[in-house]
Amino acid sequence: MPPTKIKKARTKAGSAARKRAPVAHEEVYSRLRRAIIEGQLEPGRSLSVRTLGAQFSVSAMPAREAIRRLVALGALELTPTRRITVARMTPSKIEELTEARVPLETRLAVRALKRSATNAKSRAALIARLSRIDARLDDAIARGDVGAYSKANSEFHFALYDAAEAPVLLGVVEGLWLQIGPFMRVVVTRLGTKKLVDQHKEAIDALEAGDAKRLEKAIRLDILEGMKNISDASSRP
Amino acid sequence: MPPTKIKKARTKAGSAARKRAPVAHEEVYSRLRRAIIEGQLEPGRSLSVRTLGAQFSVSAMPAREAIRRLVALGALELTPTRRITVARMTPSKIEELTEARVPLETRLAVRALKRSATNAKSRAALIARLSRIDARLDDAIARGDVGAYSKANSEFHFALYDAAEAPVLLGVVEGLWLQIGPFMRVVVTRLGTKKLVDQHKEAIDALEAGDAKRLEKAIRLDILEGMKNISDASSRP
DNA sequence: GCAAGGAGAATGTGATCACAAATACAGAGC
DNA sequence: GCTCTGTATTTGTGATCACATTCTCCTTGC
Repeated sequence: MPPTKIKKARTKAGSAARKRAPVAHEEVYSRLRRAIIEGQLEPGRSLSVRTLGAQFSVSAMPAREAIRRLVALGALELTPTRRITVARMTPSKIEELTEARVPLETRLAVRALKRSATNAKSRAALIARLSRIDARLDDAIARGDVGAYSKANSEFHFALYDAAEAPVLLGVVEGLWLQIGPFMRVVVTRLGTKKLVDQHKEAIDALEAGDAKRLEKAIRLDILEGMKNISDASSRP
Repeated sequence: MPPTKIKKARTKAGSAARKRAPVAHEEVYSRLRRAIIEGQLEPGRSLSVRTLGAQFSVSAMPAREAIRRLVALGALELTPTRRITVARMTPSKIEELTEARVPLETRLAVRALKRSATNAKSRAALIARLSRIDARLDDAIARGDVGAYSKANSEFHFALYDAAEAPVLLGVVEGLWLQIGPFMRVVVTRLGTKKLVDQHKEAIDALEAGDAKRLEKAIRLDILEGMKNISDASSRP
């Protein structure tokens, strides 16, 4: 075995279980991002770098960087006077987001199905995970727990999309959810969870049957109904 | 990236024609972003906040913010040791980006067609603009000018997509191009412009005829061929 | 009662400094 | 030749300060 290989791997000091140091601005970002996707921040709400930093016990710098990332992704907006607010929804934005979500998320779902089709074990694990999340979702609906519903709903979708093992597509879709998140919460708060129909069981069944067409349709209908709810709730003051 | 100066706006803004004050980090961002989309930065190239700031005659702060935005959009990457590099391409990324580009960009194109169908004047203006860009593109191919080709190609697509008046979809697609840009340049540099076939005339014809199906097909083929070129060029060292 | 105005607080932005980690580089040793 | 090692430089990150602008709120004047 000729040892003429590694040319610059010597700076890799103690590499066993190397745990990279947590970086403040990433921590702020991921927490804030999750809060937005799960609908914990209402549209139009204002943020400030100093206040956000104080909430995480850091200076303004990490907050600035986290906010900058979320502005780049369309989750936060800058007013004409450069104030930072949670993005507001408009009818045309709803329409565009729907038009983007349907093709991208159905593709992710079908990719997940095909991925799991080759491995019975991982498929069973995926179905079990989705069923578990869906049970929590049903429970949240029954209890009328708005926050738990939003959380479980996003977890269901991304548990499915994660299985697609398509990081680029997943990143794009996460960007879409970042723009939708704040309104999911508004919707279920206004409509109440009682009127929500759980479309996810059909998706699980289709996944179990390995039926890509059925899965695609289930996801499409879930998206269309969800976005329609947002549209209805937005048009009514 | 050629070094450029940014006018420092610390002085009192002019009272007449009172626009928003130019902000350094946005200037850095937009120029860097354009450079990436047009393929002026090679994949794997490293950047640093201080160097980038120096190129624009500003401190590290605006450079940090611009870089942060581009990292969020997937155009730049952080190495495990937090160095900043232009994103590299992989076969799976090519596949995913293609799968995202086709549905999104064809939708933007069809939207542009339908928008312009209601206004003969704006439609003529759009066609004229596209033809003008396409002429520059042909010229670049004939001259073998790689940089001009990349520039004209991106301008053609975004001139069309701008006409769709769909800012959310446009933003998503811009994010995809940010991830592709560095490779467009590599591709045409390797293959040479001689082998490039101009697929845009069919799109212009379809737009002129108001034929959405034809336009959709032309855009789809253009995307598929372009991404195939990237794939071929990437697989060959 | 209410609009106008002004003082004070808050905010985004940019620059600068400090610090730990990573990298680059030169030289020693084999 | 090569690898190892110690040192100097570079780099990302975080904190802090300065400054112009914007926002908030209370007083003033009618």
